[in-house]
Amino acid sequence: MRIAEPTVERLVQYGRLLESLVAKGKKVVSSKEIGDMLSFKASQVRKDLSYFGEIGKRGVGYPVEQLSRHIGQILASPRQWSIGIIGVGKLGEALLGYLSFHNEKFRIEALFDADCGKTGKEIQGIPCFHSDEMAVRIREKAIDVVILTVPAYAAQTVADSVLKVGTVKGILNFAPFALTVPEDVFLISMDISVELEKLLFFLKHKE
Amino acid sequence: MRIAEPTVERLVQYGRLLESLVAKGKKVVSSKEIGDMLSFKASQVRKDLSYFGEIGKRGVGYPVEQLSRHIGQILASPRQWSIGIIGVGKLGEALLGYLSFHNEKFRIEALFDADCGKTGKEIQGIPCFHSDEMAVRIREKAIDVVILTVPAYAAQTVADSVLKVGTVKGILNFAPFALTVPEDVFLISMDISVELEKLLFFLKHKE
DNA sequence: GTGTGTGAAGTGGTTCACAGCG
DNA sequence: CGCTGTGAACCACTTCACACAC
Repeated sequence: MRIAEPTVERLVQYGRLLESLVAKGKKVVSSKEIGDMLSFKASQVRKDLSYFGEIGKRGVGYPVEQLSRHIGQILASPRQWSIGIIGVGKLGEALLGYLSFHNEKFRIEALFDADCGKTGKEIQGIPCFHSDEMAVRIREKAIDVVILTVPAYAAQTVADSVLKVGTVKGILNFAPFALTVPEDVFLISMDISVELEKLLFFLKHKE
Repeated sequence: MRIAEPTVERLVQYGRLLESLVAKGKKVVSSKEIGDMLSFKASQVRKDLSYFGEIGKRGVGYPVEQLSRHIGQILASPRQWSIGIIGVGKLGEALLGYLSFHNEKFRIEALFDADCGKTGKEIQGIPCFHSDEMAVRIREKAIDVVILTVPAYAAQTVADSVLKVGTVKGILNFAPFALTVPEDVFLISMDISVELEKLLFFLKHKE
């Protein structure tokens, strides 16, 4: 069955919330409670959860632990994904710190930078290679996903050469540039300046 | 006229693209060219641009410089917004570096952190205050927007106390937590772990 | 002929409303 | 009686298709 992007986004949040409810020892939760905590409509929550079978008990709610396990399975990976971060500026390092905790779903396998001052050593335990070695190392480490934290002017060139290797199937792009990628590559762009401009635009229109 | 969020998002990108086309000296551009460069359909581009009056010339395309100015006006701010960053970890500092360039639309006015090792001095030229002073300083500097880069467990508490001051009308949240805010506050959440999980989910479903 | 502007049609996602089950 | 599960109605955004201007 096909499952829509907004649904997956919410599913990840349900998963996170349910884990915290398990930790708190809550036994049962209703769609309304979940909705209130995550700012979704109760009907939305029910629809989302019903896509994956009937877990709730009518007149009662959803058993917290069982639902948490269930969502965990839906989001589970078939194997541990291999991730590379390209661009070890402040943002790249921040993301590395943020993602380097132990996680069964993925592992940061390599860092890349064009600055020789950063290459050749390990940063937070992850080897940092020079961009010249990118193709070789990406193939060697079978990188599945790259996180792009390079300047805007370099983003498209870097993306193109990364994708030429053929192992990379997804890109998380932080560069403020609208990348063009083949349609079989999954691209998510997180553009801070676009989001900020959006926010300022709506602020203006409310004043 | 009410203008939808996805439209604003594209508008910001048109603006950025048009600026680069002006710099390149391009005189005229068609909706198809814009669409190809940003991965939108040409019809989408035309519809978006037509919301704000007829700028294009039929049979020719859009005059680059004029369109760029026009979009600049649509996105222009009535005044310079005042922004605070709460949480001066790696991510907070990365964002500061990223946004501290001169910009007429906004200015980073204050940083806040709970760690006394960071407070009391200036970081990249911006004063860093202790969280205890938050309410006072936010009011004093008339902060319009806060960027939240605090740990998940602190996010809701911090957001609540920030909003109590009354000057803040928008939040850009980077904490991996689903914030609850009054509906007159504009909230944009950029949750890296959610985006990464989404990407991994769709990767799994393609394999 | 070429490319815009736009009403109409289409698509995808959300919300409603209620049947159905515990 | 309460809360889930779900088809139907609704809504928002996108795409089409074509008249119109250059």
